[in-house]
Amino acid sequence: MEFDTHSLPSSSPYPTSQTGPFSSSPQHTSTNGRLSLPLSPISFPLSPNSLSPATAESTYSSSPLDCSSTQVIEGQIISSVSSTNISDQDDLTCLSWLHQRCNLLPLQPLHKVTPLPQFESSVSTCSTSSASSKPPYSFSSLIFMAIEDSPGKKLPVKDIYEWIVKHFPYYKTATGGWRNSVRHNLSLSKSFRRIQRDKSQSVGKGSLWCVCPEYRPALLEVLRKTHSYHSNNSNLIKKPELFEESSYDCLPICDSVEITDSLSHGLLLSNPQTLSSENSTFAENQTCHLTPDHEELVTMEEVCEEMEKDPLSDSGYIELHYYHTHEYLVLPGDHQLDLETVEILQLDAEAQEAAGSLLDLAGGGY
DNA sequence: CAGCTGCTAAACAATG
DNA sequence: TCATTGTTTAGCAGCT
Repeated sequence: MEFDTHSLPSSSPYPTSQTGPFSSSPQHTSTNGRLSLPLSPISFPLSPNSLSPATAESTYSSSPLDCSSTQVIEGQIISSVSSTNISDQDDLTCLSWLHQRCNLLPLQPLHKVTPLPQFESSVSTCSTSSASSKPPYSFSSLIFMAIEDSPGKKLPVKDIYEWIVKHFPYYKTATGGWRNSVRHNLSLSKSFRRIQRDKSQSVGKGSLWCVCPEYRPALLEVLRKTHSYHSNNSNLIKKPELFEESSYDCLPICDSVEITDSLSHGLLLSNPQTLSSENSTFAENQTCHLTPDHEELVTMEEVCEEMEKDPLSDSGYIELHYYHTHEYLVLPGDHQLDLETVEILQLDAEAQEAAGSLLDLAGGGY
């Protein structure tokens, strides 16, 4: 089923000609079976103490080519673009713990990453810290992060509240108006879609909310911009409690990765097989129905279809060739590395370290 | 200044 | 009945 934005509720009081991030269309294009996605510079700070010494060493080991050295860390192949942004270690606003967990940011795990116990503990640890100032993130971003951080990529309103309170204790003591704002955002923003719960498993009232795949890149962009602004104005805006230094040691792996237009290659590579299997599992576990009173309500199957049609819509930073029998990662200079090789490399600890040089070789000249 | 975005408050209906 | 959820409207501030 084609995702039709025109089928979205048209009752929004906002003009339909919005030009903001939540009304923009996905910016990827497809030509000749090739998915071309926009590239923009992003840097993510690295948590030094979140890496094992060996991993950290490999991460920081400089490539002879001083570019796109690729690392395999905790199930991810990551192309760290030299060590240019190690200075950003001090930036505690990184959201890489989210993409580590759920592909939120453009670092794609080759395999679904089991939530790290480290992360689990971080949540509770962080949530017990003292109240902080208001997070710089918009409600849309908060909702986005909450949903993306959920195992099924869908949450009821109540759980969204809980996630926000858990990660941004500011809202623990804030007046209840913010909950209204959350609901307001969910209803108003085209970025979020309501899904009816599986009646057989329904506990509690209300629907589940998910991120509309079409708007995911835009949401990511907003997060990226907020992150960027936040990084550059860390002296102006108090960092969210979650990222404060006191709780930094409980964060999961954070990697220093800079993504630039010229270094699209080799970034991290999303395994479509993984994606599709995730989606199928996702779909199998969801039985969603159209509600009689809300014809716009989508089914999870529809959402999954959209994601399958554009499995990389959430990566936004890689190119992938689809062939009948092979999928190739597009590396610099039209070099290709098939995913099977990547997977083998991933499974082999030693080969993982070698993967960096392999990709470096494949991306030679950069 | 206009337009847009985001936040907040409020009213109201539907639902469990 | 009540609390929660979802929708809608309105106004305001900040930014471009």
